[in-house]
Amino acid sequence: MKVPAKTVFYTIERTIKTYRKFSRNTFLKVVDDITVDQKLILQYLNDRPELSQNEIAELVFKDNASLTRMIDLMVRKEFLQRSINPDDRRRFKIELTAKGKDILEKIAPVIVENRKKAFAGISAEELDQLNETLNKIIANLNNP
Amino acid sequence: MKVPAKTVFYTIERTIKTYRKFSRNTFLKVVDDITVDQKLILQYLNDRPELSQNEIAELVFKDNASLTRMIDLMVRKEFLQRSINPDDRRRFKIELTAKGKDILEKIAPVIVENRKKAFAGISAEELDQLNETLNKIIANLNNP
DNA sequence: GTAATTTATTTGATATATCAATTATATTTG
DNA sequence: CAAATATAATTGATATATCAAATAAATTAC
Repeated sequence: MKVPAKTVFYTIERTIKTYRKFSRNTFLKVVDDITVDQKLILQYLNDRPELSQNEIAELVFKDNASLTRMIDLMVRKEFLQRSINPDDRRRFKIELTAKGKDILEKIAPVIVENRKKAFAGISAEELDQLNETLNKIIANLNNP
Repeated sequence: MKVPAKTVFYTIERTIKTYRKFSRNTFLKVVDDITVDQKLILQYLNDRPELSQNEIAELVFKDNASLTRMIDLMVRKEFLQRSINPDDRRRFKIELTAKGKDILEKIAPVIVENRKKAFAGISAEELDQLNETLNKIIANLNNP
């Protein structure tokens, strides 16, 4: 079936929105009061505690200003704690609290299930192809 | 900073963010003070003037509350005008102003160029395949 | 070593996202 | 028809998005 070019971005947008909504709902079954992006930030910080807010912002495709406010909130909710980094006093040391780690542990199996469900009946080759086509589009757009 | 190879959803998210940023920049070269979503809303209303705010919200993947505020703003900016719909006084009749139509006309060729650039070197078959895989994912996630 | 520049983060202003509650009008039901 | 229910849109509260400007600390240049 031939699809007009206009629908491709619509489909991409719809896919990501559908997955985000689905993820959020499944997360809320095992922990309360968490968003998809907060979970992502917890994961990145857990894997790479040295990350700065700027670096996290880039990883989750957000603005530095947004990150400041999100981290603020996550500290208020006691998912994270911030402390002075003596090596570079401009940036903070941000660490997961026990509560933050607990959230990740509870969500981990949910993520596995979600991906399994999302990709049911889709071969690894097909997913590679998807990834490849998307990367071509990204490269095209970034190409001056 | 180098981004680690992540899941397919990471790539999908990156694609849509890249396209949105690219689109916004190109739009701003021909009209000032417009967002990608505002352009989409103008387009939908131009093509199907009978649409309700709820219906538009669904088309652009947004909440009714967001649409109310976006339409408010677009009326303030004189892209749109709202009037009572005598057939159903709950909903409004929303029409493009001359300014709104002018924006669409100026942006139309930009959209064509943007798609050409985004899909350069990607065959119709490859795009169809992309669309198909994404639709499988959406169907999987919506499957109870 | 001080001035100039760069980097990391924050803040302010305005718009958008999301959920719950509210208002107004339409439709359905008994 | 009146009461109950449904639909369309709005509002309030809080969080996030985005840009520009401001702070503060670190680095570079002279």
